[in-house]
Amino acid sequence: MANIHDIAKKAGVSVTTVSRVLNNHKYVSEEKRIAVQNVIDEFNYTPNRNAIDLIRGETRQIGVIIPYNNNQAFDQMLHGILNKSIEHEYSVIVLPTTYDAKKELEYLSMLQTKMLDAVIITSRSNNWEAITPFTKYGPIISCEYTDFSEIGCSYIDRYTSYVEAFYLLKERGHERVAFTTAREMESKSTIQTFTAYEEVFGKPSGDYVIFNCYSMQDGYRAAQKLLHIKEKPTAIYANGDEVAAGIYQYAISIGMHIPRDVALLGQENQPIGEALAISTVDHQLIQAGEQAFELAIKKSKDKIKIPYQIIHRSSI
Amino acid sequence: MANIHDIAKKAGVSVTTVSRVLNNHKYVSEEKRIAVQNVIDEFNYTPNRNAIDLIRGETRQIGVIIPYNNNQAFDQMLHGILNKSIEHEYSVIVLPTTYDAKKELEYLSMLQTKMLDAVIITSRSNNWEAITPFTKYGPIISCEYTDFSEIGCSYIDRYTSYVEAFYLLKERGHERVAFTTAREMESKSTIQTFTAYEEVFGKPSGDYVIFNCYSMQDGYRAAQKLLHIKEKPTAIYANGDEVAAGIYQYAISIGMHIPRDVALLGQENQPIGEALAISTVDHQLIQAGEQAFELAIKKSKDKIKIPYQIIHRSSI
DNA sequence: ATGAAAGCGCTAACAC
DNA sequence: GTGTTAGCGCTTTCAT
Repeated sequence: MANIHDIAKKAGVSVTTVSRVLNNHKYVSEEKRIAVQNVIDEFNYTPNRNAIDLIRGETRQIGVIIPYNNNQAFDQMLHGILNKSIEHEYSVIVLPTTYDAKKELEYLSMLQTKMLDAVIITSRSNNWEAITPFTKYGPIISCEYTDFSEIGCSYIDRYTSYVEAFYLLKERGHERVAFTTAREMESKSTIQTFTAYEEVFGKPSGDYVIFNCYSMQDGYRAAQKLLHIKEKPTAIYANGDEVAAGIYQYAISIGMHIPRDVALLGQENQPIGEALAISTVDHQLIQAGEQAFELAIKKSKDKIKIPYQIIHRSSI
Repeated sequence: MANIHDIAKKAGVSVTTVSRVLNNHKYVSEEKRIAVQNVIDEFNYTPNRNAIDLIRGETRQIGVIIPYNNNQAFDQMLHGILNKSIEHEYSVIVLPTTYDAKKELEYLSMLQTKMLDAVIITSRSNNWEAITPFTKYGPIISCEYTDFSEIGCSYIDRYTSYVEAFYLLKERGHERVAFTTAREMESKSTIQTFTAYEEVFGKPSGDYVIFNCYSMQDGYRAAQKLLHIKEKPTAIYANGDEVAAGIYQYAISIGMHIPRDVALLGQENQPIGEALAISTVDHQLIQAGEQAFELAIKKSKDKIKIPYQIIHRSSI
């Protein structure tokens, strides 16, 4: 494996000159620049990233903590992050936790070992008290709002959006409204959904809430329960369009009509929702991911709220 | 940020001694070992990975080239890879290509820059001629069989499994058999499916083949076409259980019975297939991923065939 | 058992 | 414009 010295020797110049052409510095004669470039091409030489990272004290690698790498919502954020990482010539390391708090801490310590320049947390397993100490070693950006001043946030105002969604359903004349969530009460957004529901409709009846919904098939199973209650809900607020699609499919399969027999409101404006004309509240997760990345490389601790918008289609 | 010198000074020993306790070398007196460890704990010190990687000439990072990070089949391989990476204390970098050949080449060059110790290709976009030159810089393992001797393989014997699957359907009395695939004819496994089909049934009629099926909704759409042909197929071989589930759902929704009206055979033994009792051919992708990882760290160029198995349930 | 010193491959003052 | 040289933070001979 050739190194910069080999190139310098072969080209008859100093390592500095090689370094200069590598980094497009000025003050290199055209003549030498060409000579060096020729040797580089001949040897098919590429500088060693480790050496560069060591001297620069950065790796241009940023880590993204994600619970699952097969969830549409997280994929959208990741997508936004990848957009920006390409633009800024960073590479991103996906750090899947499956909500394992210990693993999350291990990932965070990659900041300390200088493997990562920053980490973005799309959804966390530890409490903030356990996370913030790591900000000593590099920026930590959250996709959820937190008051901790060490943490930059690119967040969705979920509570407000949930309240608006439930009000929308109420305005449309719905009294018996069910909803689905991803995680259970350990999750902030589940709690926010509950609180928003209470604000609009009062305490939800237990059988109007279905937890652990991530995919289309989870939605299908949720509908199998919800649509066979004697006091059937007249509307369902799903925690994603994929889940909503599963509900849709089951409702259709038992001969129900949407929205006549049951209204359906999804989230995140995912492709399948568009295909089935399901109304949805778009939290603009791609944009949230992009913003999170910008905060990360700027080492910013700003709290940026990403606006949501409701997309009206024919399911409510 | 403290470095090894700071620790050495504070503990009143040489950097060598610190390095020794860090790496659990023998020949360190218990006394000094404790002294050093105390300072390490006090400073919450962690060695800088870049420096270690530079000197060792390795990063203990292996890259996994994957077309999409939201596809069940690739997720299974990734899962297997992650299993082993944790066990061997490597970290894995997910490199999503969306089948962009240029991007794939960029990822491969991370071997050359020493960012990666090895790369595993779950599905490739470039031809092997373009890929093999990179083996100069580090091991490349493929999850698809190839004759190129520079490439280690942990592969599925897809052709044999496809032939067996189609024969199974034929034995059950099916003459009109349709199938779905992921990519089109640019993909080896699509070609293998065609060839296997031909061996058993002869050339497939054009409307019995549906390309670009990845998800449940793709299966749903495939069924919308397949089940409305005048000469309807009596059996469908789906390229995954998720796709099969979509077909299942549509068939049910138009009042068909499985397997009476249409038989269904899936692939990969995914959870949803189990839930719907869909027979499946399990290519044991998790095991394939585990094996690929082992080959990668052993720098082995072996060609290992992963056995498949057919799981009989009630859909055929 | 312990430490001094020579690198790993590169960048960036600094001098010329 | 170009080269010399001192590190970046660590591991590892080689002495002692």
